[in-house]
Amino acid sequence: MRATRDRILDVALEVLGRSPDASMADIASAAGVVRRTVYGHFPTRADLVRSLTRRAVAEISAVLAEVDSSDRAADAVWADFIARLWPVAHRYQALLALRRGEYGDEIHALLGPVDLVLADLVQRGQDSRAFGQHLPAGILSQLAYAAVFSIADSDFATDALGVRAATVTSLLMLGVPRSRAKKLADDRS
Amino acid sequence: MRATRDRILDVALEVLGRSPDASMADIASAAGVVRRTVYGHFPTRADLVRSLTRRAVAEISAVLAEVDSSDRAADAVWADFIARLWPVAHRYQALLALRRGEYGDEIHALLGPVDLVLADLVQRGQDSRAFGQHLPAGILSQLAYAAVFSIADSDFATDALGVRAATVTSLLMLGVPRSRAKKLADDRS
DNA sequence: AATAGATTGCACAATGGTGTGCATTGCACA
DNA sequence: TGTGCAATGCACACCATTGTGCAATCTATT
Repeated sequence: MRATRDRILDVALEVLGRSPDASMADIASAAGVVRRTVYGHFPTRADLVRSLTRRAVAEISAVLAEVDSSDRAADAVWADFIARLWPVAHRYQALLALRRGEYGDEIHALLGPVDLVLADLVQRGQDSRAFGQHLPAGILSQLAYAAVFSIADSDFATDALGVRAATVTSLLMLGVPRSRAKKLADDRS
Repeated sequence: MRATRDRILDVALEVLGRSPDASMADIASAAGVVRRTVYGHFPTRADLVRSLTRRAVAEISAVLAEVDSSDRAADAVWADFIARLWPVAHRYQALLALRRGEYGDEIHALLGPVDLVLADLVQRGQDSRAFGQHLPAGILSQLAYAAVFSIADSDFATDALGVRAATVTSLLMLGVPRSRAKKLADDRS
């Protein structure tokens, strides 16, 4: 059943988020299903992780596409992006840990296209002086992006404080002035 | 021999940094030693990680103690801290990954005291208006601190660019104005 | 040269995880 | 009521890893 497959994916995300080394048995039982069933849908642990990653990339890209438009101020676009990304980032927090160890390379490769779009957005922001030029766009975008996931990973991440922290912090990292960052963040909470 | 023990620790740090799931055998052979020897010094994998963590905490605390003095501007103290911390953070980047999975709780506990000192420093900075108040000191310090380790973890981390990125980025996160952050970072490269 | 301590080299038991095969059961749909 | 598909429940082989035991060897020191 398609529903089972999806439920396994959902639960796997959650379980792997808590402990990245969780076994297939752990995932199966958390999904209220038998281990053999998991292998029915995902022949291999690697397959499971791959599917997870693909879904994440799809969701993140969707958010990015919704929000990105070159005729708006880059810092506002970024703030929108983070605000809309937040629930997704929170869900896919597991990828942060999975990115290391074993499947790291594959995950990194799948995430590549997203990175490009982000770097481009940051570059536009730097060109228009909305963002600072203290660091190259490629690096800066990665740092700010990683920080969002890292915040999603923290304890206080559940509340509204999480979105706010993610938005304002990443904007500050991008070199947006304190007052402007605060305003942009406030507008979205 | 004490030298062997230290070498194992050094190598373990490096190996675990690259792949957090490395086996005792991997570590042993990377240290040019036989697996049995490793167990001679560290009865258990957990012991190895514990020793590693303790050493990290000791080094970080040392840097912190060297730099922290309440009669200097908090942002300057922070900049010094990061600049001196950099090589250490880079070495102990492995802890970032180890913090999850299995030994996470213990590592977190050992790191506790350091967190307190940091939170205090940030609090002082907020009181003196050097840092922003967009987030509580406890959270803010953790975010800025984590960002430094996350930067140490990135690819471009080796060059001088790494220190600079870590310093200026963490200062920006703390709400220090762009110009001031840049100046503080430049003074230390 | 003798001694003590560290390191080696194997062999071993125990554990826990992966992936597969296959017969059986349950369920929905026609 | 039958047909098909998904899920189950075992059993299995396989493998990597952990931690231990013990005798043999090396090495620095006296």
